[in-house]
Parts: sequence; structure tokens; C-alpha cells
Amino acid sequence: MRCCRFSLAKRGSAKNAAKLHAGIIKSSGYTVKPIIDCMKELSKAYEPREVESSWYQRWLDAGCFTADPKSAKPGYSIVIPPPNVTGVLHIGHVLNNTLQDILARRARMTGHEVLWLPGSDHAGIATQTVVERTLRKSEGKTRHDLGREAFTERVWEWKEKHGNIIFGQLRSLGCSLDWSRERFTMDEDYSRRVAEVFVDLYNKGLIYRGKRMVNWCPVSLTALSDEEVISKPQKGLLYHFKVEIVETPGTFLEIATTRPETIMGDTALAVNPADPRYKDLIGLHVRRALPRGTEAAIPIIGDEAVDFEFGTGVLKVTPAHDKVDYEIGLRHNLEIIDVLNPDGTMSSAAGEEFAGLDRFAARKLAAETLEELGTLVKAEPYENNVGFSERADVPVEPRLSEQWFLRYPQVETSRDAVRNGTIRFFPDRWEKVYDHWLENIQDWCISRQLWWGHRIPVWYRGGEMLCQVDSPGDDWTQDGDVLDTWFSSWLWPFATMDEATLKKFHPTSALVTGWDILFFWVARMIMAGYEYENVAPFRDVYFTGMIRDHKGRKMSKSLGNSPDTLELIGKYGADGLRFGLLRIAPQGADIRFDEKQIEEGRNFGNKLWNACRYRQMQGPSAARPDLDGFDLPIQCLNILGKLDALVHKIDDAYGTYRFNEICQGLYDFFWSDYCDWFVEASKPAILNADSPDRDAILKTMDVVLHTFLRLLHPYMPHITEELWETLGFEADSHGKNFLMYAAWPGSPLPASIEKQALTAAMQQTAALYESVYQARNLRAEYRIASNQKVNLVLKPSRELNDQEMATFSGLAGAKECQVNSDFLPEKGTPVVLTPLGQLFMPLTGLVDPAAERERISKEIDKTRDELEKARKKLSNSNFVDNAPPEVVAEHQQRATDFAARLEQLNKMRDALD
RNA sequence: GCGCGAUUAGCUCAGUGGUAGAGCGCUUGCUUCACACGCAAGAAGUCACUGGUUCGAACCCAGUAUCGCGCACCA
Repeated sequence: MRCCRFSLAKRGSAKNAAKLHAGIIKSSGYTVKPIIDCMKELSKAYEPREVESSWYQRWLDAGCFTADPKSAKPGYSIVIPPPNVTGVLHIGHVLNNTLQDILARRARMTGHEVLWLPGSDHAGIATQTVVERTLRKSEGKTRHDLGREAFTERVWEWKEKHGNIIFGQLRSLGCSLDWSRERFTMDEDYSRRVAEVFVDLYNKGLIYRGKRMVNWCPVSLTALSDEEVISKPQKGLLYHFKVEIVETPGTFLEIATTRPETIMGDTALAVNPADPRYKDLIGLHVRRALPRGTEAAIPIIGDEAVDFEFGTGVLKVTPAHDKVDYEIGLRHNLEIIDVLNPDGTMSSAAGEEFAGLDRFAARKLAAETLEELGTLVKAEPYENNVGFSERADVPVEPRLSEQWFLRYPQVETSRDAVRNGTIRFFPDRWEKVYDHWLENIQDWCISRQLWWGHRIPVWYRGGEMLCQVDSPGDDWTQDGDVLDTWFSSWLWPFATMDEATLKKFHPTSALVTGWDILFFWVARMIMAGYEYENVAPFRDVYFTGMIRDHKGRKMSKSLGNSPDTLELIGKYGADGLRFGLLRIAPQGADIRFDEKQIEEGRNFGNKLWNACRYRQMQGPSAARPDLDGFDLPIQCLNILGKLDALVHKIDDAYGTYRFNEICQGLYDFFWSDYCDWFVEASKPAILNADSPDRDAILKTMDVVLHTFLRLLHPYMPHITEELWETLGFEADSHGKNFLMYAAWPGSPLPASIEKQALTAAMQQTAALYESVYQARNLRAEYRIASNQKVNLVLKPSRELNDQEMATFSGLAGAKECQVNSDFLPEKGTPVVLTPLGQLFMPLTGLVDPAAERERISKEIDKTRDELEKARKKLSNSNFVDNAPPEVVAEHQQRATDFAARLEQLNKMRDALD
């Protein structure tokens, strides 16, 4: 326990502390008076490390993150997009999970019972690949050396050892996840649910097995869904070669292809029956060039799928290795010759010369062979799109194989849910993308030829087949394939919850995820939600942008441009990282990462720390600050008015997930309005123990900090919690005695304040601050060093009280500011026109009529330009007649103000002559 | 081919019809009594281009250009 609730000081030298205690040390050159006896150390800079870890532990110990399904409070829930067990925390996770944490923390403060459910995904291909690689490296073995059972055992071991790394990292980030409910997509009950869903969909006739053309990954040796194939432009060659027509020897047909290595799989040539060049050839045959020596005759067929604009208008048909060709083959009942092995090498059907060769080597050899045979016409450079396996990053092969497919359920319901706003997307432009995908949806290939994953719950005995969760008996063997990982993830929002939890927390409130998994995950969850819970699984979906490096490239391991998030947390603190990242994260747009921004986040934390430290140095704060009964100076009313506006702005922005607007609002208010202006303006009164305003100002600071810490908490949870405790604040609580359970703030304005009085005070303050700005400007013009105090004289334009003058002098860096309506300045005394009146800076050596005239002339020119602009606008009758009256009035006011200012400035210049 | 987004200060980005903004960087001054992870002042913009709508356009509409993305095609 800390010995003193009012001390911000925990880190620093004990020696200094002792001196401080005695009130004799000069820190930064001034004497610090210890406020209370037990104050020990003062740390000028906020050091996040210890604060963050200790608070996380305290929250955990107090069960702050645990959701109670029996709570009477309204429920608010989010399920984490489960990271891969292989995953480590990258910067995208930081963004994504910080946003979820913000929503969860704010919901607690607005009185909700919050469940934020953690977990991870078994990530079939990714995980299996990683473990296989390790196995190969450390033991020189393949998974086949171990066998299925031993291998999956190894994956489990690996998962236990490395699978929780990311959870530790999420803790470092401060994520308020309910760790008592951590789930894994291969937990026993979860797996059972997956199997039950499979069986159910099978029984409904939505799942079927069939031999079809699928995307095959020759590295992972498994089928892939269409979504796992990424098309990339590839530079290659378009080979033109000719074949002889059997019936009319000596005549040839020219064919264009990018894949000469599949010629031995050709079982026809196809032309468009409407193509006048070739239609008469339909029914004839040609000699197939490869494999060499066979010279098989294959038919020329007519099919409308052939585009006669492309290439030569003649298509070689390879039913075993191309989707379109396969369909043509079906229509014409063509033979299917599979010339490729699953691993992408040529099969024996390709002929002796090619068998065993890798497909790309075979392509080269095929082209060379054609050339030797004298049938190669040309090979021209060509760029086309090739489908790549998302995981293995190699071209996929279309391959005919026996797979399990799902005809998606609830497609129309799911489309309607987003169309009619039952589910809302932020930003909403993703709605169109979603709709388009569902409109053109194809059956989903859900079987994978992997070992790591949910086994397909189908059993065989002889020619019999049964689809059920449990084995029908020892003499039955289970289907060898596993399910696509997403076939389990799509159940995530409800399969992770028991009955009581479901009742309280499903459907979930919001989903935060990247748009890159809109089809993989979001759309499918919606369908599963309707199919199994009869309801949309979430209300709102917020799509984060993709984080790119400073050159705009995607973060990737191979580029090595991904920042180390733990290192960032170490350097800037989790709060700094969170805040810095969020401040630059525009809604749904991609983000260019720049470490400078994170540094800004840390700096903001430090600013907050020091502002609170400053308050603390003035004496204890009220636990529940209240301004009733205080006569508040204008700058107090002003800052309260600004804070009131901030509270409203933030509440509004949360409604549509405008996180960076909230962030920016918090930043601007605190740094500029509170620190730069309010605190600075208050210093004269605070330093003067006799000032009648001192208490009101300190109390106003308390109200501002008491409110602001709550507003900021979701973004910077650790530092705010620390300061809340250190300043000794309390608030109405939604449960536990922590800031994280404090009631979300309403308006900070005291009930007794009238709106009119507030507006007047804010206007007066604005005039005062504007005058300060003018005064500082004048100082800078005359190169007065910042630390040099000057004497000022004000010829006031209205009556001013002592408090205002003291504030003004303090902010303007004046030794003294005399108010004198009859002041007669020496000719050439620097002077500036402020909202408070004419302000003179009678400083020896600066009096120079010529310089002053020049300076004022410039000001006059500027003002005249502005005035002319305003007048021009007002002289336009179209504007005056058509614009809204308040806009016209505004311009009239501007013109009046500029005219008055111009007149005064002219007088000031004349006085110099 | 269809669709989506972006284009504003040197950089990263805010800005939903009425006086062009922030942070960083830059220049100048400052260890001024919370903070140099700081304070103050300053320079810096044809809001990609062309038309249109409007009294008025960075903003709305149409088109063009460049960059990025998705879907389809991909012999």
C-alpha cells in the first residue's frame, strides 16, 4: 500500500524526497512546499511500466473483468475475433483489441454488465504448417513419419507451449477480457458443437459430398475455398503453337496457351460455333503434340464458352486442370486425363519425359519440346492473373477431387438483416460489398486434407456411410478429412457461451474486426446465427482499417516492416500505444503507421500525469468535487463550458463509433483548453494564497479532472486509474470501487449556472485569451525573450476587474500591467489593439515611431483586406437575399468589427505622426 | 469489365455548403515555479484536374487523371 494517498510520487530518488519533505529542495529552481507530511518522491515524468502491470493485477484480483450472467444490469457483450494460436500480437491486433476494450470499458461505466470473451482459433493450415516446419527443422521428420495420432499430439503440445503468448500480450495491452471464459475452437464442447452442426446441415440436405473442381494447394496438399485464393498478376509467356488437322493433313490450327505443360491432358480443342473462321472444322480432329510420339487424335468441338477475341480463338480443353475446361468436358463428355500429382509434379500420365518434373520445370520443357518439334509459333510476354494459395503463397491448381460442400443456409435472411439495418456496418460502404458477395454466393468447400482440425463426422463401413457425431462402432472408420477452420469460427458468438451466458449476453452488442475477413467470418457468422439462434449474432460491426507501414505497404513478416508491439509497449507504455494509435485511426480507412504518433500518445500521458501532479501540489482534492455555492471566475466557467461540450461530443461520437474524433477531442481539450489556457490562467490566483478565487479554481480543477479521467479511462485505462486513486477521487460506482466502474460522467456544469451567464463568461474569456495572444505576439515582434518580464499599460475598452487583470498579466508575461485610460505614451511605443483595449509595451530602447508605423501599417492592410472581403460579400444582393439570415448577420458583424478595428488602428498610426 | 476508396501544409491526417485545421518536422525565443515527453511566437496550402448545381463549393453532382483495394475474367 502507498503511504500517502495524495502523493503522485513513487519513483525518484529517496534523497530528493527527504529534501522535499523538509521543504528545502529547489526543483527546477523553486521551492516546493510539501503538502502533507508523508509525501515522499516526485517523479517528473510518468513511467508507465510499473503502474500498468500493477493495475492489471489489481483489476484481475478484484474480478473486474468477470461477467455475471445473473446481474440485473443490462448486458453488453463482445466476442474477440479469435487470434490464431500461432499468433503473436501485431499492430493490427493492438488496434482491434484496443477498440474492443474501449467499448467494453465504456459500457461498464454506463452501467452495463459486460462480457468481453477471449479465445483463440486452431487455424488449421497455419498451425499445421508451423508445427510441420518445426518438426522438419528439429528432427528432420515429416508428419507422415509420425503418423496422424502422434502428429496431432505434437500440435497439442505445441499449442500448450506457445498458444497462449498472445493472451499475455493482450494483458500487457490492458485488455479487460473475461479470462475465466477463455475458449478455443478445439475445446471438447466446442468441437462437439461443430460436429453437431455438420450433422444437422447434412440432415437438412445442405451438406453434400461430390467430385468437383476445387482449388488445390500443392504445398499444403489440401483443397481450399474460393476465399482462400488470392489472384495476383503474373508475368509469363503466352505460347502459340500449331497442331495438324488429321482429316486434312498439311493444314494446321494455331492455339494460344499459358500452360503448355498441360497439353498431354488435352482431350479436345474448342472453338466458338459462331466463329466463321473455325465453325466448319467442328467435328474434325487434330493430333495432340505431347507426350511426344503418341500423336493422339483429339476432336474439335464447338462451345459457346470460347471467346473468339482471345488469342487465336481456339481453346485447348484440359478437363482435369481447368474449371472452364472441366465444364466444357462435362458438356461434351470428354475424357479426363490428370497429368499432375497432388504436389504439383507431373504424373505418369504426362509421359516418361515429364513424369516427376515440377509443373514449372515441365512448362519450360514443354515449350522447348514444341520448339524442337517445330510446332511452336511464338512465345510472347504476357501478364495474367493467377490464383495463389493465401497461406502457402504458391499458385493453386484447379483439381478434380472428392470434397464436402455446404450450400449456405439463411442467405436471404442474412442479406436482409444488413439491408434493413438489423445489423449495422461501420463504415456502411461495406454493406454493398457484403450484399454483392451474398448475391453471387457459391457453395463452400468445407473439407480439408489436413490432420489438424475437426474431423468430419462421417463414418464408413464397406459401402455404407453414416453421418453422426459419435462413432457407430469399432468396425467403422471415420472420414479422413478435417473441416475448414472457418466452419468452426462461424459459430463463435454462441458456441462459446453456456446457456445462462447465452441468455444474458447473446446476441452480442458489437463486433470489431478487419474488412479482410468480411466473407471468411462476418458473413458466415450472420448465417450461422440465424440458422442456430434464430437471431443476428451482433448488432453493430465496426471494420477497422489495415495498418500499413510509412510507405503504405502491408505489414508482413517477409518485409520485416512490422513493429514489435511489445517493444512499443515497453518504450511508450500500453496507454501511450493505445492512445497514439487510436488518434490516427480514421474510421475504416487504412492507417500509415508512424512511431512518432505513438510517442505522442506517451507524451499525452505524461502531460496528464504532470497536470495532476500540479493539482496535487496545491493540496488535497475533494473526493467528489462539487461546485455549488462557489462564485466562479470566468475562466472557470469557460473551462466547464468547454468540458460540457466535450462530454456531449463524445457521447455523440460513441453512437457511431467515431473513435478518433473522441481521441482528438480528449487531446485538444486537455492539452490546449485545460493545460495551456485554464491552468496557466489560474496560476496567479493559485500562487497567491490570499486570492479570493483560489478555492473556486482548485475546485474547478477537481471537477475537470474528476470528469476528464472518466472520459479518458477507456482509452488510457492504467494511468487514469492510477491518477484517480492518487488524487483520492470517488464517484457513483457500477459495482466495484475502481475508476473502471465509476459512473460515466454527465455534464460537469453546476445546476445553478444559467446558460446566458455561461455564454457571456465564455465570450469574456475568449476576449481575454485573445488579448493575451496579441500581447505575446507583440513581445515576439520585439524579440522579448520568453523569460523576460515586461511592463504593460492597457487603455481599456471596458471595465476590468482585478482578477481578470491578474490573469492577463500572468499569461502575457508582464511584471505589471497598469490600467490607465489617460495614458500618454511616448511616440513610437509598441502598441497593439486587443479586445480589452489598446495595449502598450513602454520598454526603454524599443521606442521607434518608424518601426511602429510600419508594424501597424501591416496590421491595417490585413484588416482592410478582411473588411473588403466582408463588404464585398454583403454588397452581393444575391447573398443577402438568399443566404440564411444568421449567416448574413454574422458577416455584418464581421464587417462592423473590422471597420471599428480599422478606425482604431488608423488613429493609432496617426498618433505616431 | 464491374464496384469501392483515396487525392487538403515537407510528412501523417482531421475537416457534411458560409473566414482553410491539428500533430510531427522546420524557423525564432525560452531550463518562465506541473511537464524539454515542455512553453511561447512564426513561416508554410490554386484543398489533383475540368465542368456543373448554388448567392456561396475542399464539401453536393458529372467527368478526367493518378494511386490503392475488392469482385469477375484470366486459353
